[in-house]
Amino acid sequence: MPRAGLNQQTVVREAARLADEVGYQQLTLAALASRLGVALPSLYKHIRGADALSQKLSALATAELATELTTAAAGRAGGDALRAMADAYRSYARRHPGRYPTTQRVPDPSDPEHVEAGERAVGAIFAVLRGYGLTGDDAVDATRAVRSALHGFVALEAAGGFGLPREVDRSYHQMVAGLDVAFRSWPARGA
Amino acid sequence: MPRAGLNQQTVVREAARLADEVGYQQLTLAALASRLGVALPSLYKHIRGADALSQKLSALATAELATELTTAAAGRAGGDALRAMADAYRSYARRHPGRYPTTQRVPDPSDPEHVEAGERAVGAIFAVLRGYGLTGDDAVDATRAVRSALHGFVALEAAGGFGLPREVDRSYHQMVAGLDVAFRSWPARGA
DNA sequence: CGCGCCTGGCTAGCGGAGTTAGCTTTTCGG
DNA sequence: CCGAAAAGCTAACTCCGCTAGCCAGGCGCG
Repeated sequence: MPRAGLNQQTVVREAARLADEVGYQQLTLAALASRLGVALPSLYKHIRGADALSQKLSALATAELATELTTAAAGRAGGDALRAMADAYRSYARRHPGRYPTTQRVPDPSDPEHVEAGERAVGAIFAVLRGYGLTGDDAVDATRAVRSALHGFVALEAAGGFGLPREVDRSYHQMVAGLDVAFRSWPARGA
Repeated sequence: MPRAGLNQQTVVREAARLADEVGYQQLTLAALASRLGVALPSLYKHIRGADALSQKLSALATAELATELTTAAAGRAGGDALRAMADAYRSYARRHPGRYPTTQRVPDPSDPEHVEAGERAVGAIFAVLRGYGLTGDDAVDATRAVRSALHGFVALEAAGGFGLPREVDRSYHQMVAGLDVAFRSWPARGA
């Protein structure tokens, strides 16, 4: 019989697509193998196991997210940049419900691409905050606030934690506007 | 042989303790049964299965959290209440790392205690926001912002998503201060 | 006081997930 | 054209959740 011609790239990419379709929790090596037209143990020729797949998925998704955040913020500053980046963040999470959760995994130090992707993602946020004049410890705090707010919102939304679906966009924009006003007066409190 | 004398209460409570010790992901019916000195299938006399256990755990944890949030906010107003509530929130998540994740599960409509617990929890936030003069749609948006920020922060912290552990307290307080600032000017933008 | 029955234990056994071992066959380089 | 590395396979094991069905403890009622 002919070979399937897989490699780690194709396996991870297909896993990402599958995860988006069926949900991250339902992503299983068995389903992935059958999707790739291959017996389950064959996957082990390309990936060390389920946890390694999850890590590679994280590297992929983090890189994609970092790129979209960077693109969204490019050519904008201040509140404009913050809003564009926040919209890009939520958009990614909604378009890729299976990959998104993996972006919260802490980058594997032994995977340079993963580490780089993580740095690019927080770097994108950091850059936007420089537009508010935030640097050093203040910027670290503010970055954490941005990540917390955006991730928290997106996670609650995905979990169905909000009642009325109609008003969710509005709530998100209000929250981002809240971040904007908070950042305008950030150093005043921090000092 | 003597009976173990279990009931749903004791099973769920022990599950909560076990989850806090080993982590929610590692909470397994097998481990719970062995902890209770009982064979695994015996648990089914008290709980319908793993998902039902998770739901009951959610009801328990949500009720506990709601109580602690309400207590923290009692007798305070405005920024004081917000800070106290935020501290209580994070404190609960840290003291109960296994139960906390279950509080994000949407309450089961067929479990009145679960529903009531969920309402009490958002009610506690809602009440604090009334101290900022926020009501109606503005309060809904603001409640979502609070939940997003607090949950997001706590989730990132639990995942080890922050680099330096030393500064995390400071970042949290800054974020909560940011929420305070945002809520002071909330209606101005929302109208 | 005793007896019956509900209830809460048990053992056995299934299917699904991940993993490992070890075999076969394709395919490509020399 | 041949040999070896790589990529597929089957078989088999463990652990988990779950179901079925059996047995015994102990309370309620006659």
